[in-house]
Amino acid sequence: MGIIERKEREKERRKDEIVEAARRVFFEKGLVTATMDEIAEAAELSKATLYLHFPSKEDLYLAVAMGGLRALHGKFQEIIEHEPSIVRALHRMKEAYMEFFRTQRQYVQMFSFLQMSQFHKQVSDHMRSTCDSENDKHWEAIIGLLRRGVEQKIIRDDIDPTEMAIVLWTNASSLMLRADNEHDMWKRRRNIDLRKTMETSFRMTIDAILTPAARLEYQALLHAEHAAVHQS
Amino acid sequence: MGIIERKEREKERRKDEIVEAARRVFFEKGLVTATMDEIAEAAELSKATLYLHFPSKEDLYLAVAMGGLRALHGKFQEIIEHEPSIVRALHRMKEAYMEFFRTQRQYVQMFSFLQMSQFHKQVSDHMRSTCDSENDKHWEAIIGLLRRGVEQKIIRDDIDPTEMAIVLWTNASSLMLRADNEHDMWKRRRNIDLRKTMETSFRMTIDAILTPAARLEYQALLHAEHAAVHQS
Amino acid sequence: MGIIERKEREKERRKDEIVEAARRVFFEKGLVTATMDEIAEAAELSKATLYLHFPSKEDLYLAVAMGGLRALHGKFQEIIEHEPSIVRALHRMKEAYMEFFRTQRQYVQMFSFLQMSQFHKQVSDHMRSTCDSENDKHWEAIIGLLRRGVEQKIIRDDIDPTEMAIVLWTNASSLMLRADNEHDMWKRRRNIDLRKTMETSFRMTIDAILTPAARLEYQALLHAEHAAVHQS
Amino acid sequence: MGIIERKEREKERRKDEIVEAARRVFFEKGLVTATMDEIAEAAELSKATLYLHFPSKEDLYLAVAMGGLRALHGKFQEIIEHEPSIVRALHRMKEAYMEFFRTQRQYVQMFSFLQMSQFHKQVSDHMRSTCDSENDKHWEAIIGLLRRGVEQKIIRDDIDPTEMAIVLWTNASSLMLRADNEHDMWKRRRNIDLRKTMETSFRMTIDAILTPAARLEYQALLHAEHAAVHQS
DNA sequence: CATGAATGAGGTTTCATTCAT
DNA sequence: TATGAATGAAACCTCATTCAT
Repeated sequence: MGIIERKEREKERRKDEIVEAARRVFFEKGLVTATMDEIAEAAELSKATLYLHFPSKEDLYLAVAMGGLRALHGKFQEIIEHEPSIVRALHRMKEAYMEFFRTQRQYVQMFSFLQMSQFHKQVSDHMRSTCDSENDKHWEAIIGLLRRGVEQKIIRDDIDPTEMAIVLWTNASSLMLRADNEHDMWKRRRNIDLRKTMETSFRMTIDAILTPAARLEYQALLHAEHAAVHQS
Repeated sequence: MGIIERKEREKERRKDEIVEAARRVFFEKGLVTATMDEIAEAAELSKATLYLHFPSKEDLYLAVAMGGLRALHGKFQEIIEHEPSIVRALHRMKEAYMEFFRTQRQYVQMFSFLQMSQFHKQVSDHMRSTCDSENDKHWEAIIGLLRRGVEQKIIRDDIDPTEMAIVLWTNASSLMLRADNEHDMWKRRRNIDLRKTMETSFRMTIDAILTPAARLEYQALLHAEHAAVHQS
Repeated sequence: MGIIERKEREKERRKDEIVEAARRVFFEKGLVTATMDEIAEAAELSKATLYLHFPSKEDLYLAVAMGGLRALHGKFQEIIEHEPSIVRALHRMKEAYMEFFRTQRQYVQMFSFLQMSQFHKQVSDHMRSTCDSENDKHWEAIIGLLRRGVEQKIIRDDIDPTEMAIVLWTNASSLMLRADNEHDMWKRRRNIDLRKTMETSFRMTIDAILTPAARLEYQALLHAEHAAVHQS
Repeated sequence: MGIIERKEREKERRKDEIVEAARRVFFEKGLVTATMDEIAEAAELSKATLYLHFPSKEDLYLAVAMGGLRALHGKFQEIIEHEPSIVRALHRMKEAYMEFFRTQRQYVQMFSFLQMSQFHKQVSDHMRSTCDSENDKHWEAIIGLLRRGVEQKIIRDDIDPTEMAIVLWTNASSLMLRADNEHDMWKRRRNIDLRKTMETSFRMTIDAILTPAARLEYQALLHAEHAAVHQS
C-alpha cells in the first residue's frame, strides 16, 4: 500500500522536475521558439519521457503556467482568508501581484497565452479541465471577496461583483503584460515608467469599485504606506 | 516615369491582394495554425510569391493586423478631429470600438499578438518601424485628446495623460480580447454577458478619468442615449 | 532437487503461456504490426517480463512459429512411421498439410518468415540452433521416406531424394502462402480457387517424383477417395 | 507545352534517382533494417524530399521491387513475343529467370515481400493498383503462352492454364527465395547446391505441364544444350 | 516576377529494449 | 522474478523558408 503511494509521489516528483525544466526553457524562449529537445535536455531526460508524462508541448506549457497561476492564487487566497479588512485585502493583493511581477514576470506572458482560444484547442481535455477548475477557484475567491465588500458597504453595489472581478483582474493583468513587453519602449520614447502606470491603473480601478467612504479609507492607507516608505 | 509609378501601384495592389487573402486565412485559423500554403492558395499564388512580398509569415500577419489597426485608428482620428466635445468624443470612440468588435472581432486577437515581444522579434525591421510609427500616431491622437480634456477641465489633472491613455486603451482592449475568447464560457458558467461587461468596464474607466463635472455630463449623455434607444 | 525441477517446470509453463499469448497476437497482427505491449497485455504480464523469457520479439515469434512447425512435423512423423505404403504416406501428408492450412493457416505466413535470412540475423543463437535442429529432423524424415520410396521403386531414382524433398516441401509451402495471401484476389479477378490450385500443385509434384508404376497406384488412390467423397 | 513535359520528365528522373538510391540501401539492409535517413543520404536528398515523392517507406520499397519486376517481366515479354516455339520459350524464360537470379538475386527477397498481405496494407492505394496492373500484365502473358501451348498440343489440356501459370511461377520463385536464403546452409550440411536444385525443380514442373510429345522435344533441347556447353 | 521543388527543423508517435527497484 | 519507468531510434508529418529556373 505504502509502495503504491511512494510510486505515486515519485511520479509526481518526476512530473514536477519536468515542469521545472520546461519552465526554465519557456521563460527563456517562449512557447513557439522552445523545442521539446531543449526541454528534454534541460530536464536531463529523453524526449520520449516528456511525452510519457505530457501529451504535447502545449500541455506542458499549460502545466508550467498553472504552476505560476497556483503560486499567485495561493498568495491571493491567503490574503483573502486572513485579512479581515476588504480594503486592505485589495491593497495587499495588488502588492502581491506587483511582487509576483517583479520576481516572476515571465509568467505574465504565459497567462496571456492561456486565454487564447487558439491555444486551448491544442491542449488535452484533462489539462484543460484541470486548468478550468483552478481558474474557477480563483474567480470564486475574488468574487467572494467583492461580495463581502458589497455587504460591508465597502464595494459599490450597482455593479455585479462578478463583472467587477473580471474588470479588476483583466485590467491588472493586461497592464502587466504591456509592462513586460513594452517597458523599455515607453521609457525610451515617452519617458513613461510602466511600473508606475501599473500602480496608477490599480488605483484607478480600485477607486472605481469602492464606495465613497471606503475610498477615503483606501487613500488613507496609501498615504500611510507612502509615509512609511519615505521614512525608511 | 509613369511606367515606374504604374508598376509601383500594381505592386501595391498585389500586396493588398495577398494581405486580403491572408486576412481571411488568419481570421479563420489564427497565426500558428494558419499555413503559408493555405494563404498561397487563398491568394491564388504560389508560396514562393508570398515571400517576394513579405519576408516572413509574421510580417504578413503584422501587415494584416495593421490593416485592422489603421481602420480602427481612422475612425478614432475622425472622431477626435471632428467632435468638439471631449466627453462626446470619448463616448463615440467607445461606440466605434464596440462596433469594430461586433463586425471584425478577429482583429482583436491579432492586436493582442502585436504587443508580444516574442512576436516582435520575428518581424522585419522595416515592418516593425512601420508598425511603430502607426502606433505612435494613434497614441499621439489619444494623448492629445486627453491633454485637451485636461485643459478644458474635463479630464482630471492629477494623472499624466499619457498614462491615462495607456490605461484607457489597455483596459478596453484586454476586455475585448477576453470577450472574444471567453464569451461563451462566462455565459454558460456564470450567466455573464461579457459584451455588457465591456460596457461596464468602459464606463468605469471613463468615470475614473473624468473630473466630477464632466462625469455628470457623461452620465447625462448615457442617460439621453439610453432613453433614445428605448424609444425606438 | 525436486524443488529445482518444479521451478524448471513452472518456468516452462510460464514460457508456454507467453508463447500462447504471443501466438494470438501474431496471428492477428503479424510480426511487424504486433507490439510487445499487446503481447504483454495478452499474456497479462509486463513487457519487461517477456524479456526475461525471450531475448527479442523475433525470438518470441520464432518460438510461436516453432510450435506450429512441431505440430505439423509431429503429424508428418506419425504418418511416416505408421503408414507402410509410401504412396499412401505422401497422400496422407498432403491431407495433413491441407488440414493444417484449413485450421491454422496463419502459421504458414510465419513459416515463410523463418527462412528469410534478414529475419534470422535478429534471432538469438540458441533459438536459431533449436530451430535448425527441429528443421533437420523434419528434413531427415521426409528424405528418409523418399529414400525408402526409391528403394521400393516407388520414387524415381534419377533425382537426388534430398533435392526432391526440397522441391516437394518448397512447392507445397509456397502455394499455401500464396493461397493465404491472394485467395480472394484470384477468386475475384480470374475466378480461381487457390485451394483447388493447391491440390493441383500437389498432384503435379507428386506425379513428377513417382515412378510410372507408383503413379498408377497414386491415381487409383485418388480415384477411390474421390468416389468415397461423392458417395457420402 | 514543352516546358510542362520537360518538368514531367525531370520529376520522373528524380523519382528514378530516389528509387535507385533506395534500391542500393534496401539491397544491403532489407526493408526493416533500412532507414529513410540512410536512403535520403544515399540519394543525396533530404528525408522530407523522399516523402514528397513517396508517401511511406513501404511505398518506396514497392517502387524498387516494381523496378525489378518490370525488368524481369520485360525479358519474359520479349521471349514470349519473339520465340515461336512454346517449348523453347519456356526454356528461355527459365534461363532468363536464372540469369536474373545470378545477377540481381536481392530482388527475389523483395518479390516475396510483395505478396505478403501484411505488407500490402501499409502501401498507398495508388502504388498498390500500379503494382496490381503490372502483375496482371505479367500473369496475362504467361497464361497466354500456356493457352497457346494447349492449342498447339504442347501443354497438357487437363489443367487450367491459369492454375498452371500460378504453379509454374510460384514453384520457381519459391525455390529461388530458398536458394537466396539457404544456399550456404544446404551446401554445408548436406552438400546440396540449391542452384542445381532450382534447375531440377524447373525441369520437374515443366515436365509436368508438357504433353508427352512436347516432353520429348524439351528433353532434346536440354540434351542439345548440354552437349553445347560441354563442347565449349 | 513567379513558381515548383527542395529542405532543415522539429513536433509527434511508436516501439523494442533496458534499468532500477 | 516481476515491473513501472525510461530511453534511443526512427517513422511520420508539417512547415516556413529558400533555390533554381
